[in-house]
Amino acid sequence: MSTAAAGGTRARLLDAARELIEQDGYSAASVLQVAERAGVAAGTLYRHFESKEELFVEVFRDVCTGEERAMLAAGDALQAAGSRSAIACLEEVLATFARRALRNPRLAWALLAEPVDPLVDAERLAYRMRYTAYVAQSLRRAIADREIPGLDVEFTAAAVVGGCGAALVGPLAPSSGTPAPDAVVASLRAFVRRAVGAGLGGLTDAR
Amino acid sequence: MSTAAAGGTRARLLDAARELIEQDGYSAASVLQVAERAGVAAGTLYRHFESKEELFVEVFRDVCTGEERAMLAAGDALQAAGSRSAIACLEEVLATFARRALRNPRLAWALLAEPVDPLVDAERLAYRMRYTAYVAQSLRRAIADREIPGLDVEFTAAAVVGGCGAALVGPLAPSSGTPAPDAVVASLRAFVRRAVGAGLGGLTDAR
DNA sequence: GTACGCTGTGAATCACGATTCACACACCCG
DNA sequence: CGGGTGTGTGAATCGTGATTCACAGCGTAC
Repeated sequence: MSTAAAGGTRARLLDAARELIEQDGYSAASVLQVAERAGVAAGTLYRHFESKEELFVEVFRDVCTGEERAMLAAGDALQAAGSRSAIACLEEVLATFARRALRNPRLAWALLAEPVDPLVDAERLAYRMRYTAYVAQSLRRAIADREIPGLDVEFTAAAVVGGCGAALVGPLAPSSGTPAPDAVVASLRAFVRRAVGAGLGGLTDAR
Repeated sequence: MSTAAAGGTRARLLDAARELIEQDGYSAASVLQVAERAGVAAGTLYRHFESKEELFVEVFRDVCTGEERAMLAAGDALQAAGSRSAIACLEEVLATFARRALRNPRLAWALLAEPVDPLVDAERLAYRMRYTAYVAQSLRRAIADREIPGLDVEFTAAAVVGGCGAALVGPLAPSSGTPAPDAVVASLRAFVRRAVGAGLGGLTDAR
């Protein structure tokens, strides 16, 4: 398994798949299209992946992992900058999520809401659960620190994640006319604060 | 077009389609299955509907219209009972949405999140937009009445609708062990209040 | 009674994209 | 140099459901 030569084509296929999704969504990313864009024949794809689904599972995994890293990094950066507030941190993480989603709407839509094949859907669900778990953890910390009142952590986490996703792809699906990313991010921050029950006092530590 | 005789079979097909969705979701509702359950041959379906998609568009429309009616009725009832609070009203509407979704999880999942064919998806989107518009309207009223602070109405409406949907189908998809409908509804009410910025004071009028 | 139109039938057909496979080509190893 | 292995090709094949259509049955109009 000489990962050198094989890796080249493999990587090219992964890139082609991601690019197709970014441009026209999952539905436009057929095996033929991916192969063509990668500059190989359809059969070649099957030298490197068990099936179309496996290829896209890997694409999703890669992209979601990257997003996760970026989000967590934003949270950590804020913490490193001296913030002790779990909610401020969470807000920063979700704002990062939003900024990145707004920068790549089509990809965000594919990642969050577009119909995809079962295995890929499972991968998406797994990541959504990770995000939700992270939010839940933040909420628990915030409650312990008396930043926010007690609440149903699991429900709220799911609702916040779902709400942010829906509010971001909503403005995307109808492809409304460039609703000013900064304004959207600001609205999302405000929504998150309210949804988790953070009074204005919560800001003190954050900014 | 003798709607009498034709209506019988037509209605039977619509019922069969809905029942199949309720039992096993949209993916299990093939033309053959629907026809069999309705007690007719596959070809008969095409005597009454242009295509599979048209059939299911009608199913979705019927069900969603029914849900909408039930929700609005709950809101109106509260208002008729003397409540003057737009938020209490909205809360009641969404709680009704939740109660009904929890009673018929599979259907709710199909309506909210399951992959469906494009035309059906468009119908789903249209209804989601109606619900969102209703929420937005309620928020505007509440803001005008000083029930809640000013906020990005469009964003918040989308986020609340999306959040409620996600939090409800989340507990359903993995078919978690009966998480006590009443508790879920209570959590949802609390979430909605917080998300729209309704302080505890908002309750005064409601209950 | 017969012509006509509406329903119903279900096996055959079609569409469409994923998947396979017999056939190269290139490179390395002995 | 003769195998052997990894990689690439792309036309043919497959699978899955939706859709069609030639052939009834049946009621109504005339």
